[in-house]
Amino acid sequence: MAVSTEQRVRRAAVRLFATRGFHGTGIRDLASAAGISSATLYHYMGTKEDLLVAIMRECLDRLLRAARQALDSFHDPDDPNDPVAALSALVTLHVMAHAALPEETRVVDNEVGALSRGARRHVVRLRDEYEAIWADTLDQGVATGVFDVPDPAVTRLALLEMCTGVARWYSPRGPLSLRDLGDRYAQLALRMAGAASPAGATAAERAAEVAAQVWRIRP
Amino acid sequence: MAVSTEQRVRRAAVRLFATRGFHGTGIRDLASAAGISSATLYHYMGTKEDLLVAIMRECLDRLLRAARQALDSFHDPDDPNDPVAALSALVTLHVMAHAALPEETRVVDNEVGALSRGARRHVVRLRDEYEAIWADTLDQGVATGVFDVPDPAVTRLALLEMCTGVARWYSPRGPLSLRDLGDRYAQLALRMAGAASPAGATAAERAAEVAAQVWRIRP
Amino acid sequence: MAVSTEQRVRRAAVRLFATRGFHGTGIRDLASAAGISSATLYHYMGTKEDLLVAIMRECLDRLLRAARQALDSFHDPDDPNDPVAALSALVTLHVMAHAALPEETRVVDNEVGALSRGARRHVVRLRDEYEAIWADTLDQGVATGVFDVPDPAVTRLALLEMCTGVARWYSPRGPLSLRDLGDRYAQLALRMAGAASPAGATAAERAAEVAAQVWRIRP
Amino acid sequence: MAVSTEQRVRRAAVRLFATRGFHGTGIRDLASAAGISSATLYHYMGTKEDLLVAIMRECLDRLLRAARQALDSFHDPDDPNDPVAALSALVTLHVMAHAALPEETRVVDNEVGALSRGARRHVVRLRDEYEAIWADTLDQGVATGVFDVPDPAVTRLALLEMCTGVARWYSPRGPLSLRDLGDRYAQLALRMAGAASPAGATAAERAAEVAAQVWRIRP
DNA sequence: CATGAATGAGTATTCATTCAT
DNA sequence: GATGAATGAATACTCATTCAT
Repeated sequence: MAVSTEQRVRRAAVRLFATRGFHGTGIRDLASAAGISSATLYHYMGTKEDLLVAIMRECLDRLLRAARQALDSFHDPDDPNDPVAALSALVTLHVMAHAALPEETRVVDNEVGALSRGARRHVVRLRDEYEAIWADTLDQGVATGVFDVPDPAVTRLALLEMCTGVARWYSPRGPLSLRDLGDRYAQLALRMAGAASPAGATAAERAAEVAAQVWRIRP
Repeated sequence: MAVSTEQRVRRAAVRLFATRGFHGTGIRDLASAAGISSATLYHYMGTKEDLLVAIMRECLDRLLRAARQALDSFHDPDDPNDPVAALSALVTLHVMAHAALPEETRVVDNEVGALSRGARRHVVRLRDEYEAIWADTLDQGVATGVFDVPDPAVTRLALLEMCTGVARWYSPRGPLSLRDLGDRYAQLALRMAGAASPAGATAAERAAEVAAQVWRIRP
Repeated sequence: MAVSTEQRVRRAAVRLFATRGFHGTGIRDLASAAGISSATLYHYMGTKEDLLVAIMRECLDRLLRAARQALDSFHDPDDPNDPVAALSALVTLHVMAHAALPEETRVVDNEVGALSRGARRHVVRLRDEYEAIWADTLDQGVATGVFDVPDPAVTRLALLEMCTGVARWYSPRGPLSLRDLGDRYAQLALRMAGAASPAGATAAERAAEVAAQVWRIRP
Repeated sequence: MAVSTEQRVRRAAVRLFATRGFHGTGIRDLASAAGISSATLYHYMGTKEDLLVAIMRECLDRLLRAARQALDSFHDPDDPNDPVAALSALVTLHVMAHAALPEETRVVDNEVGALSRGARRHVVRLRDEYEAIWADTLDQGVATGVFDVPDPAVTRLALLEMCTGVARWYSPRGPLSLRDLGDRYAQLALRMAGAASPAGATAAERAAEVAAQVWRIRP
């Protein structure tokens, strides 16, 4: 199956931005990694920053879409255990995405500071939207009493950083599959939230399905 | 109390490397932030990379020293609860350091990839030494049965990423003091470790004392 | 009435070369101003310089042709007042052309330096031929005593620069018609030449007719 | 007498901008013409445009200063012949400056279009101030009846273009000295203005003195 | 007839670093 | 100590031009 030049550029950019950083990656590095000349590069992108923005937006868009899609599938107002399942799903999704696409997600996490003001605003807004979903889920669990969390804000940030960190160390060559990893992290997250009952397997399964669909991850 | 030019250079470097990244910071940016000319800068440092290495080494040295010092003070082979106290101390120390010196620690976390091979080896070795302390502590707790951890490696990494992440969001202008933050995180960590009994206040207090001594943090 | 692509290219080039200069105009600017792609552009021209040369040659050719045609119509060896009519016609023609086609003429005046040696020689020869007509006219007037000119060379250059300058400021939206402008300048020129008798209206009228024919100017 | 590097840069820029145009002059051309590397160039200037602006401003500032200084010296409200002397002085000054510094003045005349909007506004304002002096002088002559000018605006523009054009052809190696040239042009200008009486030698002499002072022209 | 894709050479500007003073 | 001057190599990006389709 042939890979278009545009895709090769995108992939080279993701890899290099993730490993060397945006400012550490030269236009020539990008071009030679994509197998074209640096002049040709400009047929497939605007500026170097445009390329960065496109990578970030797609990554965040997918994360948002996945989170919304996953939570939609749990919507059952009569079930007070909902937040447990929702948190499990969010964690599973986030962790699987960060383990399966560590380069994209590291770019999003590390290079926001390299953006110009306008682009930064846009990216930060997307990120805030995403984090609001986590905050809502935590708040709902606290409100219904299924979570025991003294400081929801701190817990939310701790959870997010913990899960995001996966992109910094997970290796598909290690002993853990993406599903294993998701399960481990879901358990850790529920402990942090002080949830008495562990989530059923359903939540994680559905989350994995969403992940498979959004990122084409093989489960 | 006057600040030496060398200190001004160091501080400027920490600030700029943390906010713009190593590759995003020019030698002239450093010089003007330190209030000197770019030529004068070279009286106070070797290369730009030497400056980065020095910042990273000092930061990691301090973290190591603090961790060892804190654990030494708990050494009581007859007390099987030791690991609870030890983990509390490690988390408290790590979190306080990352909250109090977010720029230094972010440089250590984000700019390892900017180092040349030789320097990277050295820095990574220091980091591994430090993480080994966490691993030992977790293993000991599992061995003595005070921790309930299905996968110590994953838990260690989750813990470290969670605590390190503090440097990315904590603000001293927020509602939480360093001690508050340390306590919140120690509690989260013990939950993650499945520790039945919470740590006594003693561990955190001693950790805070060590932190105050090593980083001159006002508690 | 449809405009051919070739004409659109030519007009875009004239406009852009006049406003941004030859070196300030990119091939892509030309293409997009002509509504085609930069590759298609090369179906309608040789190199960028060829385009410039063609513009200049046509402009100078027309000017030469107009001047000769106008002077031919006055040829009356018995009339010592001829030079007055001839100068009036030359000035009228030159001024009308530069006012009606300021972009073409500005390109000719400003971009000679952008030509390569071979092309420059050709263009300069045309220009010299044209200026020789003015020189001859002045000399004849001096010889026959109808002009009072202490330094014919200086006067010729002053006249030419004065008339050429029209292309830098005349606007068809202003109060002056092309004929008005020609009359004003013819009068100034005769004053400069120290001509006692003003030219009759005939000279200007015939010049305007030639202009109308050569450049399709509406009088 | 040594020439500073800054002066060498300025002179190289004037020469190259005048002969090849702003867009036709590369930074490397400038550097090698100044005898330094292209990186060193940036010790002595901001951007390439800054250099252009500086050249234009100085040239226009000098022209304005000279014109004001020259007119001040004639101020005699009882003498209705004033405008004749004033116009003679303006023309002499303008012509001498354009003949003695043809490169500077051609840059001013030809490269306004290469300026960015902000800089252009500034330069155009200076030029307008200067031209207003000519307009005032003409108007005054018309009002007092010493000039016979049917259309002062056209005459002003014709005069200015005629005098400015000197920079396009005058050569110091030719037969005319700067003073000769000024005299010829002053006479042409007075004819164009329909002034009955020629200016006394005083006006030109004073103008030449001002020119000598402002531009260090040897008379 | 038209163009997307391609590129080597070039653009202006900045880089980290050195060194004479 | 401190710095202005200097630079080769790099930066991101554009150039005019070609050619297969």
